[in-house]
Amino acid sequence: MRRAIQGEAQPIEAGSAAERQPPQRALTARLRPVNRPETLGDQAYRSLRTALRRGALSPGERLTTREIAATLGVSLTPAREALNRLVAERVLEQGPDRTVIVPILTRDRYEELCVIRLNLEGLAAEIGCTKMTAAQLARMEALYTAHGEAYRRRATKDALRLNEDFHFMIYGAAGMPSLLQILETLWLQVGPSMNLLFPVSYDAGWKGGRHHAAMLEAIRRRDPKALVRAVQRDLEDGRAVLKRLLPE
Amino acid sequence: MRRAIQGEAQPIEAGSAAERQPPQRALTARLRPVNRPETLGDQAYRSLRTALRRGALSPGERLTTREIAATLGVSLTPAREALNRLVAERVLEQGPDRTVIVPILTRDRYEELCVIRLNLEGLAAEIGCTKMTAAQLARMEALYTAHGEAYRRRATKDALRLNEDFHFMIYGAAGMPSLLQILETLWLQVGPSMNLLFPVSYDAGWKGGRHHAAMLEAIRRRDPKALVRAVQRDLEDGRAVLKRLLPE
DNA sequence: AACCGTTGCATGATATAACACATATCAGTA
DNA sequence: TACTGATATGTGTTATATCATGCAACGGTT
Repeated sequence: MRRAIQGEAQPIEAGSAAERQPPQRALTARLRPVNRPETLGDQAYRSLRTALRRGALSPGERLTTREIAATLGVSLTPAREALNRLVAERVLEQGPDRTVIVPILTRDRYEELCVIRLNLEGLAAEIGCTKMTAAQLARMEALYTAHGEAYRRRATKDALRLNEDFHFMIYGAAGMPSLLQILETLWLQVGPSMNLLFPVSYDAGWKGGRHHAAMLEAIRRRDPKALVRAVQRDLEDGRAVLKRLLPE
Repeated sequence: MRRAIQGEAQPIEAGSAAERQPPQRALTARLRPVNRPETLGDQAYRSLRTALRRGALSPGERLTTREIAATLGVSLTPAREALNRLVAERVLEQGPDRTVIVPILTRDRYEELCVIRLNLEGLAAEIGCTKMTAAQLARMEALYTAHGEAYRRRATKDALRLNEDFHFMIYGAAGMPSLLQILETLWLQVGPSMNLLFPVSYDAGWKGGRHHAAMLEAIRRRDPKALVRAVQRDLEDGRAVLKRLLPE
């Protein structure tokens, strides 16, 4: 056996049992750290978050701690933690007498969010353009075709999801975690109403596809300014359509 | 008595007991809503927040739920809620095995925050410039002199506080609550290290006063572009000084 | 019929208990 | 002396109990 032979090849002064073992890489190279499960609170948070992104929760809907807890099969504590976190991010809202509700996006609020997004998404795009790898670009092209397909199939939920992935592939490439987190919560704040209104805005004629093509082209040419313009135009188009549909 | 005389002056057809009373304004105009105390969780949150702003908590310090709870005289639940909220805002940080620590601001992280702030504070200043009222401007001028005085007195904590108030008077005038909240958490993220390093950066010569004067002048002239420039110069000056002092 | 107070239920807020895990302390052994 | 293993302590996480509050249904009064 190789092991025994290797062992005998060791220097003679090795006397202890440990040193008779064949030489091996450090333990950390052979053992993977255990998979430490995330807390129930984090799971509840992510669960609510994806529900929000999918439009499973409608604006104005009231969320109670106990119902969330019962639905997710956990106690009040993790459910409450998740709700508090979402409220802190302004993704959910404190209603009267401390109830938590899915916010109803007003025109003013949407306008404010858009102004912030125009700046921040432009910033992220400008930086992301220079740092994007070839692999990321390839992934974006795949997302582009998938998005166009879902769009034509009128699979609005899929299209929304793919649109989000497409955008965040750019923003993520910037390598700015704080900025990315801000952008995620901003998107999440418009998400629920977006899901509700998208079928309408779809019929109103959305030119997202054209802008996405321009974005890809700008990235291929490594032209940050052009990318910023395309990203902002995309956002402004959506804004023009959605603004008329929002209340107040 | 005036009331009785007023009462007798009422039209005669008033017969019921209620109608014999003198005319009065609606109840809501005479009764203030009860002072509904904020929850212990919110109080704990604000308490930690002001401690952070004052530099009472040092970067790297470890915060335990039980110690916070004991210090504030509440149970674990509100203390935990406050910590979670601050972690969600990235004002505090998750250390190894879910401990909460005051983040140590690295150079890269500070750089990222500055880039975001240059954009967002510029945006807030541009809008705030056009919306600022005369009363707000007067308040800013008072803050300006108070800040300069604290600066000369080398009362660094006071100077920092007044500097913050001065800036946020502009940003608040923009009337964009979401943007304001983002800016507040961004400032809070640099706050602890700022408090630690400011005495040093003070000696290194800070030209904040000049920029503040330029800001005031720009507001008086209602010149948004000039205000944006002044705000960004101010931030860039601070960045140049602080960047060298940060680790990594 | 309209109004109003009462009662019971659901809910959020808080405290507390129970549990798993990590670190520190310390004694025992090579 | 250096290292190993056990124990104690502290901590985060989660569940549960308790309390005050808001709301809705109900029934009595005018």
